[in-house]
Amino acid sequence: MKVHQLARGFWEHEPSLSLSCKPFRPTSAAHTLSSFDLNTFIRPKTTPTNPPSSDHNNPHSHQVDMQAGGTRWNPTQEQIGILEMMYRGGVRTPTAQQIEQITEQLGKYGKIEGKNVFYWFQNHKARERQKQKRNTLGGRSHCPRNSRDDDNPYKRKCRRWSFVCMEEESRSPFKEEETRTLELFPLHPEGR
Amino acid sequence: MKVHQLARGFWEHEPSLSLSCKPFRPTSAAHTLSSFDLNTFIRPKTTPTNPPSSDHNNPHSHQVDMQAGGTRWNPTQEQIGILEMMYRGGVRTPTAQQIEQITEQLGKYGKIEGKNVFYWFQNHKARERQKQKRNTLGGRSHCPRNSRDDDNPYKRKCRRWSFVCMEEESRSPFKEEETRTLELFPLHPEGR
DNA sequence: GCAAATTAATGATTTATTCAAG
DNA sequence: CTTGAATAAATCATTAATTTGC
Repeated sequence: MKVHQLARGFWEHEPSLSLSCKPFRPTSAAHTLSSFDLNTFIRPKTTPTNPPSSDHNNPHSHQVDMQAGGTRWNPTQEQIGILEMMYRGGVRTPTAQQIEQITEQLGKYGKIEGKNVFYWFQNHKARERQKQKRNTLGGRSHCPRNSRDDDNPYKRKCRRWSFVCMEEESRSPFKEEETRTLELFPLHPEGR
Repeated sequence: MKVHQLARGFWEHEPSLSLSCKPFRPTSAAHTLSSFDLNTFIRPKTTPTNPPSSDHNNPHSHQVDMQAGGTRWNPTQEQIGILEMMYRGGVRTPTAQQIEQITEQLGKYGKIEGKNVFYWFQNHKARERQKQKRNTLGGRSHCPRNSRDDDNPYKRKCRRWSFVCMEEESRSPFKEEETRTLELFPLHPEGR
């Protein structure tokens, strides 16, 4: 049984750390800076917004079919259908706004978050690409690098971003390891 | 001259689209699904929460030193100092929560957003790695793939995510192609 | 038939590349 | 040239299919 605890043990060994004030640029020296209490961040602080035991069976009752403890998004047929349709329609990297809207709509057919939509497009795009590449190599026929692809690899432009909405643990209610300082990843020992 | 208009011309040719109901899994058949009004998304609808012209010069006045039109984040010495310190402290991929907190703190020394913090760590990590690789190849000395690196490449686990906070165009104000049907996402005209 | 064991899909993250502002 | 920003590729990790032994 691995202990593998907290792979991100940042600053654990960094008692007080005081920044060693270097001569900063005079431009925006409005704040003293001085010591900058790093401990402010560090402290695990028991996740204020999420008391350890309060979600075991919270029936948010949206769509049954989705577990409360929340593992990963499990799209419904409706959702997939719509997403694929959008993909075929040309959507590849939806904007933040679009993601918001799409998420809202798809929410009607099952629990879903913005990130799921975002990831779905990322993955689908990538996997379609792989698939096509394989076909190109093996079959040779079919549009040999057709002009249009609507993907426009290098057209970088629309900014996107999101707001972190983490979710902490609450995975396996069993195996309460005492002092489980955040036992990250309980994962399957059998690997894959 | 490419027309490249709205690479995202989804469903424009999809009048009513009815999803071709396949026999869905009986588990989550709570909603009728039926037609699913796609137009709901598409419609630009003038972004209810964001009237087109109301923010041209909103002086959010935080830290001077940062232009309003805003291009990209320009970290102050203090911010960099702190970030580097944290990096040296072992931080590599801060959690959402951490990012929030870090951002808040760094905000004292200059305008900054969560994504900046996120990107900074991503880039710094990557570039430190490159640098080290170069050194390894050329110099050969210095810890040849030392055991610890605190990075822990394969330890995936802590979820992170954010909420999209887009910002659009305003890059090349020229070349206004007429008939730009549906320039989706009207978002902040001033770009960012 | 059915549940454990495998395998196939695919959701979620991280890393590598690339673009472009300054 | 440096480095913030963004995307694509590579990977990890779960969940559903599918197979297998009883």
